[in-house]
Amino acid sequence: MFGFKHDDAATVVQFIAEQVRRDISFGVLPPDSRLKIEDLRQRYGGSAHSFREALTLLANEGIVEANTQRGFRVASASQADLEDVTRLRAEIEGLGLKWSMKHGAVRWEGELIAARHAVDRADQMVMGDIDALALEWDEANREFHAVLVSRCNSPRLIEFQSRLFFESRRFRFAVLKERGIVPEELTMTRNRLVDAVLARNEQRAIEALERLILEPFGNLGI
Amino acid sequence: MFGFKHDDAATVVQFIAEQVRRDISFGVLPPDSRLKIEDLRQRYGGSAHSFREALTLLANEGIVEANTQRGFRVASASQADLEDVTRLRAEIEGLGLKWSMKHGAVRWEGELIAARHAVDRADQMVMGDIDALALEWDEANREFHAVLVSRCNSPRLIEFQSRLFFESRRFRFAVLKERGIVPEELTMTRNRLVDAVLARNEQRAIEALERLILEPFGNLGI
DNA sequence: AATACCAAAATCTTCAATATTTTCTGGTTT
DNA sequence: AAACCAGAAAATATTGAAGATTTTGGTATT
Repeated sequence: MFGFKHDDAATVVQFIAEQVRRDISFGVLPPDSRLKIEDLRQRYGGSAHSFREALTLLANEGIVEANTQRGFRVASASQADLEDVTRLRAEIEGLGLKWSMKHGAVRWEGELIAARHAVDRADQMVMGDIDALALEWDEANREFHAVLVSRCNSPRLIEFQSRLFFESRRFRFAVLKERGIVPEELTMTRNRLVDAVLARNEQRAIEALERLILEPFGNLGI
Repeated sequence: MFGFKHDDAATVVQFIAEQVRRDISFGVLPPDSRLKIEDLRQRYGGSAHSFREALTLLANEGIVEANTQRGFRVASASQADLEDVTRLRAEIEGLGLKWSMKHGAVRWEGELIAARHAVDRADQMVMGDIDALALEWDEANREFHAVLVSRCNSPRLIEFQSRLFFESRRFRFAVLKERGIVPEELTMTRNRLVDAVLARNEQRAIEALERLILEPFGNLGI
């Protein structure tokens, strides 16, 4: 099946995983909904085995829940989950940024500025047509935050950061759809962050980063 | 196949994963060695699919490397890997301990003391017959460190901590076999840690924890 | 209303076959 | 001798089908 190359997914499993991941992020597959292999096959194609593997993968990423002998379901998205993901992400990304500021040089600063530019633009556009631009917007965000930690010299931290970012995407989209996000504020906070990084002011940078991450969710009473 | 219940593994995949995980930890399957499905089946039993799934799982845990179209191999274990795992583990476990010290109460303290007792005993025994006792020793360690972060109120942090602990097990066993570990020193550092926790001295606790984690590897020049 | 039991549905596991990709091998050319 | 290309062999990836096991849901009984 699959003539390939659909996306840049090298294998069927990765392709399926990407589809499902996306639909979970967008809420097409809502939290706690069951993921019956047969139903999914009709929707996405692929064999039962490939699906099992893909879902196992997503389970390890945390956006799918696997219950032995009882199949898979979309991971729940409670307030506690939101708080956990967001708080931990702030901590880990902060740590990554701290380390990056030790190792990152001019070239890193350039990448950071470029990424900021892209996400600033996305901020300006996204409220105009949320459904169409949400993914693009969040990809720009992802790239920006990836650059932040890219020089931390810890592949495992980068992986954790990436995982938490994807896990939090569901929540971000939910807030975005309710128009609960104020792009202008994000842009401002982000500028404070970048300024602090360029000035090598670690404390201010970390502070701004935490703000940037928590802000969309009303700072979670922190 | 498998009459079950072998271990406490609920599924064949989990059972296989546990076997392979163990053999990787012990170095029976050395770093970078290829994991050919056919060979493994002869060794451990199970179907090809179950193995693919198990190896995918282990790849997500970081102790196996998956290369598209090129099969699986045991993850490499370079000095850089050791440093990364150890440093990040110290940070994350430290964070978890900090949070646990906020929420943990008398009952937690009790668990901590009990876990310390077990690992102290293991320390006293392990050098006598390393091959036979290594796993038991490290399980006591695992339990102790799990208790440390158990009250942090962040399931994701706990998961990361657990993952890093398993990833570092390979290195720990390697040092242990070379008799590079001095259990008496570990016991001392651990006591300092527990004392600090009971005294609710956050800074001293974190300091001792970092020491406890880094010590076996010569503190990695930190 | 609670329990016990049976049938249907779903998951888990394996076997077997095909397609695709990588790796190896040997001969050719430069 | 080194580089380079085919073609063969080996390994991985994917799918289909079928049996075993477990969970779920409904029905009858107490």
